[in-house]
Amino acid sequence: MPKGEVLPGSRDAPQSVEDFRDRLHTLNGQLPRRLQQCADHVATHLDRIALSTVAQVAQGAGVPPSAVMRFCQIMGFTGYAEMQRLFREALSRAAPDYATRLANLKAGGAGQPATLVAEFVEAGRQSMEALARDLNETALNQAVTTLSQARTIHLAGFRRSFPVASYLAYVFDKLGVPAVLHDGVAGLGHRSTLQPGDALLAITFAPYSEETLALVTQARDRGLPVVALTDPPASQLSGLADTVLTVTEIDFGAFRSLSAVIALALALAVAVAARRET
Amino acid sequence: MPKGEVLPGSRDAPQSVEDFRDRLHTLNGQLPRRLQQCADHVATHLDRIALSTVAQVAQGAGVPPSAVMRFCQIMGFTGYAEMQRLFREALSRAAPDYATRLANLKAGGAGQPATLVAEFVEAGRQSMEALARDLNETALNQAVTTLSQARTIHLAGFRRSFPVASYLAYVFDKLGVPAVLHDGVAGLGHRSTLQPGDALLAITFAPYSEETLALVTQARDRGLPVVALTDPPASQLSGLADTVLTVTEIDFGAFRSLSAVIALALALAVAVAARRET
DNA sequence: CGGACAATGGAACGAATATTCTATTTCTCC
DNA sequence: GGAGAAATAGAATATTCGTTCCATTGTCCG
Repeated sequence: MPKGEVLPGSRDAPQSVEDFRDRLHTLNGQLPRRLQQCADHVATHLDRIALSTVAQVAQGAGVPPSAVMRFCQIMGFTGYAEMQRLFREALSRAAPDYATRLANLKAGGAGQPATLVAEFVEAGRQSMEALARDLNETALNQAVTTLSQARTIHLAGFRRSFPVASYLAYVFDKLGVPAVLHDGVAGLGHRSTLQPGDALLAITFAPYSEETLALVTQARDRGLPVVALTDPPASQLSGLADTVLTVTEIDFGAFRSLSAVIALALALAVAVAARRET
Repeated sequence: MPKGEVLPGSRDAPQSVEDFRDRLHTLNGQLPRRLQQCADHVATHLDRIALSTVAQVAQGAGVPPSAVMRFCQIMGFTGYAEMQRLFREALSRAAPDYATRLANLKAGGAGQPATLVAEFVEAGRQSMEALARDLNETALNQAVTTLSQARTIHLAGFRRSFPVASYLAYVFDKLGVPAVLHDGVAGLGHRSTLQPGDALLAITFAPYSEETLALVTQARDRGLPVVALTDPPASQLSGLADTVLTVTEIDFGAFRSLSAVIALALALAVAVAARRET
């Protein structure tokens, strides 16, 4: 080893995945070529470490195995085994016996209520993961900016989207953000309340309801900004809305949960409220 | 190998975790002592196989390693390695790079919209897992029975629970199940519609809203069965409702998502509709 | 241009772990 | 109760994989 230098894997190994990420970030940019390749590959495939061999990681990063070993030592571990242990522990803590329990529920037989719960839980979980994976941060930030500048936020959502709209109305009310829920109780409702300085938040999924499209068009005609919360093939809306946030909701059978949409809507509401206060 | 017998790990290895469970179920009861011990242990700790060594599984089951090997062959695999591969693949498919993405989002900094999404997604996922883990199957089955026998289902849910109630109204409508949403639009609403043969499904969380409690009391006075969908410390309701379904919703900061409640509600609705049709 | 040092790749080594083999015990059926 | 077969445990073996070492290449500075 080098003469007076700090020897690589001495005592400062990351104790958690968080630590690991921090260290990775610190080292970024000041590493030799092969080590940097390792860092890049590991950063984008953190989850694979727990289950991969040195050879597999090396191949993924396009480097020889020995380079991966040096990378582990730079990161503060004595070797690959110690690094892997960190990720394995994180992985087993993440899924204690949830998977087993789900399988047990599902094993009850098709049509059993408990089996249905398991299926919907699974679909919901997948939707959440898809949301985290595919989130368009740019669009989200833009939506927050638009809505936080609005005098009043108009909420449009009917049929399947109505629960989301009504939940947003509740949350905005709690947070002291002026919002109007267009529920269509008495026919075509509050259209005349769309005033300059307001913004419209439309929640809608294919097939898009006429009421929502009508509101969107009207808001557009009056020059109000429109934020749409919708599903990916947002063809019709992409031309009408200023900002489009898409959510992929996995469905089980003919039924779709709302887990991901609600999570996104809630985050949006809180972010808007926070932005307005500053 | 044996003379004319079917050699153990020939061709019929389970191709999925589902297959594996089926096989385990088939074999149950007709195995020699040590193999049965392996089967029992594996069945209750399915998730550990992906990350454990033969020796660890053996210790967990209280058998020598060679017994585990024989178990693997009985299950149709050539050995432990092949069996482990099945579970590792399942595990890595379950969490592609979701964890990485989440961490990236969170790293954006507190208050950032994307960070909020990550937090709510995480809270939602935990809620889902809690639901799967703690689900009371007996209560669920009882709720399905009660509701499926009702002439009309009355839905009560206000404030934070209103989105759930309105979603249920939408789903029941889609499924052709007679249901009335008590939305309180015009004051105290449809109380008089509580008729003999009906049932009440109340969705409510602490602090319980007066409207919901009033409806529950009224339904009880008229002798109608009441199903409550609520959070664990359901002290007030446990005396009033016939069936209590509890859901633990993890909250982030002062905010609670509805992911788990909606998943449970949806499953309940579908199960009720299925039961009615048979 | 050349010396020194860091970085690299591949091969050799060693530890951990799956797998097989066989002597012994246990069970079963006549 | 005994003969045969099945099951079992522990040791021996094979394999996989992490780790180390060293010769070679590349890079920076005098």
